[in-house]
Amino acid sequence: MGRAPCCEKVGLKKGRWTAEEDEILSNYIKENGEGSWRSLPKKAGLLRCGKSCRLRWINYLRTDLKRGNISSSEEETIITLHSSLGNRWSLIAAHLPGRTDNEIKNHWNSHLSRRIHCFRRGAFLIMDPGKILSVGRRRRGGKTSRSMMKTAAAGGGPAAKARQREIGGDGGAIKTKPAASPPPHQSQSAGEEDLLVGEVMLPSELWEANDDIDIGGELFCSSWASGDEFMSSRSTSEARETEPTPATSGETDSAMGAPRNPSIAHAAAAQRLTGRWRRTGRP
DNA sequence: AACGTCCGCAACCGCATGGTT
DNA sequence: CAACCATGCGGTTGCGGACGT
Repeated sequence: MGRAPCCEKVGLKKGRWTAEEDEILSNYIKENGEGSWRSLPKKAGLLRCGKSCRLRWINYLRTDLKRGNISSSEEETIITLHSSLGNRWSLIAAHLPGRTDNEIKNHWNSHLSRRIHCFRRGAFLIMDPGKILSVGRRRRGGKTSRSMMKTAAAGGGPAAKARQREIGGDGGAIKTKPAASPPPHQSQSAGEEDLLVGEVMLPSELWEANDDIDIGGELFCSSWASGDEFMSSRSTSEARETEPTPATSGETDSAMGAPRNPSIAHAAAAQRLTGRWRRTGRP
């Protein structure tokens, strides 16, 4: 069956909203309430798509929105919920009053998803790159993740790009690479027991002794997910459409002999990070 | 100071779902 | 029951500011 366009696109404005448009939309909704998005622009006198109006209202104009940075406690909530809900941003947003799904999604993609997914003989480590080998401000400039991602996408097409994102490609594993002098172990060839963190090779003795790795001085996460689980979860569409396993299901993550994970929930999150959560078939 | 690059965010796009005709 | 409509949702894109060289 054909799908009718959400609105007549000819002659409609796109891009950033102006203050006047915001005012018109706000005033209209205050007087008439939400809903009827399709007809709203016409009635309100806006040259915008109804969808665009709805998004603008929900994500920006609503009066109950909380402004400002997402706090660390909110981040914790997001991480926790994401570990059990996956990318169901609207559900996560429902637990954070005043925050929108778009805001949370953006925050996740630009900050929280930068958990490094490292590969070590089939096992993946997730941690916050911002806390690894970071000194002061995050380094800017240089070929960092995003451009790398674009390069990968150009070479491997959309799938490669998607995969790059899925494995945290937007993230800053590479950003943690010291600008001037790479650590001695970076240039060496990777030993079997060494851990590749982005482009930084960590010697085995540094991480193996600890379940909770604290590379940069501040622990974020040291969760392991079996490589098998990782790969299967992202390679099958079935896996994507299955209800996320409870966090505790990660208890048996020893398939690859990976270090036992004291924080199993994050291992489950590791798998979920790699598989999109589709609404299809969800309860 | 100029330039190049990256990051964060707002907004767009396409698809799914549920309701109505 | 099929077609259509309205809305919701998640992924993706592109702009502009910030920052490093």
